[in-house]
Amino acid sequence: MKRRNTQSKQEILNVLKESGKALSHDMIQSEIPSKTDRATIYRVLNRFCDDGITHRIVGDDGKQYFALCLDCSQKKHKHNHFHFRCIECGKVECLENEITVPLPEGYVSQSFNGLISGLCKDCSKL
Amino acid sequence: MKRRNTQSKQEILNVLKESGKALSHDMIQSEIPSKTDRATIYRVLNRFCDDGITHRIVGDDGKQYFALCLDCSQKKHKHNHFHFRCIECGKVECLENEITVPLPEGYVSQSFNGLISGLCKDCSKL
DNA sequence: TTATTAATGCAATCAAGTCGCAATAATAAA
DNA sequence: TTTATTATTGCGACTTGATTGCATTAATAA
Repeated sequence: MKRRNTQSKQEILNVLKESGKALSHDMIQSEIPSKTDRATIYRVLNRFCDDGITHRIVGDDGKQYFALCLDCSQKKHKHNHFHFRCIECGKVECLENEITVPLPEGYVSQSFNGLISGLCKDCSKL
Repeated sequence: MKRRNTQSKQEILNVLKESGKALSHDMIQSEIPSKTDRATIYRVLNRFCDDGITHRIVGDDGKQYFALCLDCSQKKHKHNHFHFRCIECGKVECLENEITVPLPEGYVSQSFNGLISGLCKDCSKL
């Protein structure tokens, strides 16, 4: 099944690129120029994740956020970094440091989700 | 507003104690002896979190899990540990190690949510 | 034993996300 | 360039997790 180049796809990609942050579905919806259906946005984002273009972050608000994969080679994704979600402005960012968590004997890691929420640089000043 | 000692409260507390793990609302519902309304269970659990009796974990499945606070003093909660969710059996456990993540200048941490999912000891054998 | 009000049960509601299906449009083929 | 193929979209319906309003129940205080 070959992927096609559609307008929604391009627009969503642009928004993600320009923001440089992790965005939730509704943030994306409100920032893309053309009106696009909710379901479509979700489908595009899920395809991006399948294709290794974005990675998915589940916030402590229970919502999904999507961020571009930057330093990931196609084959081996490295996403063992924390994300920071600002409870004031809603911004979700990737933190630099890669983290390794020791797992007990016999445990097999499959996905990593590290999230800290609080106030970001801008919002903590107010 | 003073808390009262009710049956639901006791039963939910018991289930959490006996399991020693983090449980989701539906796991709790299926394990308590008396039939209790969904909403009640949520309310009890939320109260527990407010009172520092449990802490809340948001899984990468988007669901909330609740675990007893063990080593937390009333005033200062230490929850900077990871949780492990088994995608096979659904079990959510607290991992031992406390983690410290360096935050960039100006960022204020308020809550920590670290979750790794994969296969637990038992399920990785199969 | 009675009064007070926290907690419950029920139904309605909300929100995030998914799915089926017919219509649309991007690409391949003629 | 035109036609055929099928990935993608839009819409509505639906699922699931969680919350809320309100009348009723029951734990505690008086």
